[in-house]
Amino acid sequence: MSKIKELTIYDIAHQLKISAATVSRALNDHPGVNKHTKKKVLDLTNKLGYRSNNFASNLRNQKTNTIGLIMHELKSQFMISVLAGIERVTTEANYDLIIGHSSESFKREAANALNFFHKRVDGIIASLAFDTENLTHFDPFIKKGIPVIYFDRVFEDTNGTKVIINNRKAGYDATKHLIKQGCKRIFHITSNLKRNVYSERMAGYKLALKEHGLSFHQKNVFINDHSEEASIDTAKKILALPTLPDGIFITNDFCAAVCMQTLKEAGIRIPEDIAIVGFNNDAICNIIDPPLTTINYPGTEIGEIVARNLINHLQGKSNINLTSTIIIQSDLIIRASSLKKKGRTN
Amino acid sequence: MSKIKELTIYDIAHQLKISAATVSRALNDHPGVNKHTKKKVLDLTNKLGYRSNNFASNLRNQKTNTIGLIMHELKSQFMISVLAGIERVTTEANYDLIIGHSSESFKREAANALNFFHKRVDGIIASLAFDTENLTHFDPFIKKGIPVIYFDRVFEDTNGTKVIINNRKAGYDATKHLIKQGCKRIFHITSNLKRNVYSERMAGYKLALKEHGLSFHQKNVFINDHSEEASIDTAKKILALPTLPDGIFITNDFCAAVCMQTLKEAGIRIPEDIAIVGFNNDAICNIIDPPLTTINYPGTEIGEIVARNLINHLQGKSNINLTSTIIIQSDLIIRASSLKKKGRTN
DNA sequence: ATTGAATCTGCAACCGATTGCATAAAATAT
DNA sequence: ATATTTTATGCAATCGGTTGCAGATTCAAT
Repeated sequence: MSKIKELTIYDIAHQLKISAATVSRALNDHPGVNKHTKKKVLDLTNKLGYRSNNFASNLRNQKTNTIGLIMHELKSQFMISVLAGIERVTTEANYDLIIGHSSESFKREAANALNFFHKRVDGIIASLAFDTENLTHFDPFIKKGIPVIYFDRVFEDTNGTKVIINNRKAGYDATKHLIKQGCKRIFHITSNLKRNVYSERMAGYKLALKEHGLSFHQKNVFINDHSEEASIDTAKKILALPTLPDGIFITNDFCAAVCMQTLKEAGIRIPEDIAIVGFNNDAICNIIDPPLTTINYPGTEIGEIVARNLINHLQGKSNINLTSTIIIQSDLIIRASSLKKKGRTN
Repeated sequence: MSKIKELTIYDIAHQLKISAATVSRALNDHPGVNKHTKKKVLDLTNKLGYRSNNFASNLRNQKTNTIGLIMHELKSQFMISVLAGIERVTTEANYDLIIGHSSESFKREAANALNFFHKRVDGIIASLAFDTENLTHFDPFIKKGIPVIYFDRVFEDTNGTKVIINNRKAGYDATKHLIKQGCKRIFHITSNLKRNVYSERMAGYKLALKEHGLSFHQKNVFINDHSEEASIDTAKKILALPTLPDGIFITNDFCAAVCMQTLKEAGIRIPEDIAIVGFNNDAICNIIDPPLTTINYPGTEIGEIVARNLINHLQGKSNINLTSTIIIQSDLIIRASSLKKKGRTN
């Protein structure tokens, strides 16, 4: 079980009676190396199972070939799809990915950022935590010219590249759909309105109401953290009201599922009494009864786009404007939980 | 946006008019350094925001402080909890984690292993993919004395440290519970029986049947990959049988939820007609109607134990026997989906 | 045959932290 | 005051790959 000596370019060089410099150049496909020499080197390294030492080359090159990913959570289908997309692109481009998990805590997000800074990642991809209120923890990266790209949970009005969906339009679509189904008293269950995703969805909700002559009431908006307990709690609060809603637009499928379950237990019929629209198109949408109408947006694609942009920037292939916003298409998926009228579907 | 020069121990040394060697020793709390000198160094490095260059030290130390994690999937609550547990422990011990995602494919698992080998991880944590049939792709690690620890999806009868639950007992408990509820014709829906988790659960299922005088029939066992489509398909196959079961033990909550939904749509009452037990205690258990009886096992704890063991081994703190098996407790959680008899609960 | 250009290859310095060995300085013992 | 031990520090080599510059070799052109 003793350490076997590592094979280095010096060993290769020695065996081929050439210099390590040439071996290095051959391995990096440097133009100034003779084809024959190159082939000899490649053949021998393959035969001997040589593996380059990242640390030596990173040390010399002053780059790590590593991307830091900070995710606000890792429970939803959506975030996992994003991760899969990012993974695919970074792996293919030969970048390492180190994943930081803020669990919706600003403190941990900042700690991750600091850690990544010390690890000298070449770039950062981040979605912000629940209680993040500024981006100063990313300043060290900006100062050093290390690119930071945000996705999903972002500050829409600050500098920086972002990849997001049009949350306002999604909120608008969801609400309009409920209105078209005949709902007149539509509630909204959402989360921290400091987060763009929630404030924008609510803006869309308000807009749809207004456009269709329905008035907005602050008391029809419920805020919770989308946990199981909080969702049950919200549903019970609604049940206790003198007048129930006839439709609810909920910004999260899991929360919607829990609410629906709680409402059903109280004898409410879905969608006849209350129509429900969720958000995310998680796998649970089809498991629950009735299946949940929701907003779908392509996680894998978002992940791929984010990663692709970052890597192109790092490789100087495209000089991404560092304050651009990329908007991804999202769609309303209509299922039984909102279908009061059979037939037409919006 | 130009590169700012990095601060090195040489800069620190120069400013304090001492040697870089002393700075290095001071930073590593080497005993042979004067307290005053140590303090001076620490003060200055803090003030200047010095950050050690991992590549230089890794190059010199021949270790990476990185652990490679290979996961067969990343969709279930369980795997994410495991990840969280591993993350917590490794972060605390100052190890980096690089995550490889095999998506149940042996090919990708082997590719990840190779990649990690080239990246020179200090240790490996792995759960095996759906179609992995041998462990030769981990041989390079073994040969070099790099520890590999398996969890959840393992080969129980080969060498190596493993952290698992007692799947046989869990399967036994689930089945026995159904029997106690009065079920006489209990089906079993499971997945690739080459995977320990499934073969063991089935062994427990068989044992419980036998112990209670029920006979085992191979045709009562259904195998699918637990995807939504496959689960619907299995449920339909069961519905097409001349005699329906009165209980089903399904080795996955999501699959159980989908089956339940499909059965319900066909007019079957759960649990009156068919009682159902799942496996994992995913969040969906409480969302669906009726809530799903299942087997719970603590993902976070498993993750922590796996990581803790690996790190202790790496740090030489405990000389883990490299072929030991650690078994974690699992519990049956009884909910309405299996409760034919009210009152007593097993 | 001579010159100029093009093509290869090697030397040696460098990236930054670590550590065995040697030496200097201080403390203790004789 | 001298010898001996202890304590603190520095020197210089090392980890392995990269690259600017110079020199060597080859080839074509005059």
